[in-house]
Amino acid sequence: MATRKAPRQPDTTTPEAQLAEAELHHITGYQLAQASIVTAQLFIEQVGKPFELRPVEFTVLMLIADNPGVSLRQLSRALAMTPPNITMWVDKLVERNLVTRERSATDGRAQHLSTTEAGLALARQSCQVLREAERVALGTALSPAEQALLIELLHKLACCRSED
Amino acid sequence: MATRKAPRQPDTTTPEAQLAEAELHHITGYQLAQASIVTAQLFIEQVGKPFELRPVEFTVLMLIADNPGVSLRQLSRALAMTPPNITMWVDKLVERNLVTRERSATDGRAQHLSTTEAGLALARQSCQVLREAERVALGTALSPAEQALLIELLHKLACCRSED
DNA sequence: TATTGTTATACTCTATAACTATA
DNA sequence: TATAGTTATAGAGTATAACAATA
Repeated sequence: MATRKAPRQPDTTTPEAQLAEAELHHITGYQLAQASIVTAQLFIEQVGKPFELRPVEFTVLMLIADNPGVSLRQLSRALAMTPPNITMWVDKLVERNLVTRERSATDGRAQHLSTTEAGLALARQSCQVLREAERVALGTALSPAEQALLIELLHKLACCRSED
Repeated sequence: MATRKAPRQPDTTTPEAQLAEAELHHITGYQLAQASIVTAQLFIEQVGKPFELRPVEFTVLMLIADNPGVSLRQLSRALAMTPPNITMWVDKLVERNLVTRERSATDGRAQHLSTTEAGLALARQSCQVLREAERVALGTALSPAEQALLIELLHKLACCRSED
């Protein structure tokens, strides 16, 4: 009977070094950073190196693909990055003929960004590869339902963002 | 009847700019990055500025506090950082008299790190402040149960890490 | 006057290579 | 030979300030 409810000993140690996390275990920002080590490594190997895309480049390309005509300012806000940095990343995508700039007809200051055919193809393929790679790698620790739940919890958390 | 099960339209747009995430929505690495914007901002305001601690400094200080005698190599592995960087961060903590270095008695190469009284006090206080700040801020979007669940899912994901 | 976007520049953080000392 | 830690240096990524053009 006593073994039915095994005295669960939750693992609260760091990956690799098995250091005690204690109070740190309950800090969401810390756990986000630890989890990001896994996904960042996965991205570099499966998408970054093969497709020559940096994480930000991938995200910017995806957002442009899914939001044709989006402006630099909108990307800046969506990713909480400064305008000069967005300009730099978009520049790199334009130079590779993955994205096109177009002046707005209604507002001479703004620009409309769109993917080229090559850019759209790269977005679709790299995203598919990454999603499949995450499904497999994360599957060793999280069930499909847990993976989906994690996504939704992270999205809810992300929407807490305060304006600037 | 048709209104009972309202056709749920899950929000799959980015914070702030409300851009469509589409496929990107299901990329865990992307959602981790978006969620980190919230916690990073929270950290800077509540701990970073008041206690003059960078995110890595805070984490290193906490791990030393919870693991007296830990080595630089262990910290390096736990945080997936290179030895030179860990050395630099520990240097800063030692210079502020928050951490002490001590040569290992059994292995002349290794060092044992410990917090000073001031270091331990700072670790305890900053962690308490941060945990409370996260509880309140995240509480606008996540229930206490969801916050706890998120921590555990992130920890499981973090433990997927491949050995270098 | 406010907003969009760019240029120039400095700062933060991290990675690599070479080295010392010890096992 | 392998490991723990350091030093020096280069690179990636980001932020700030100043500016041009348009609303």
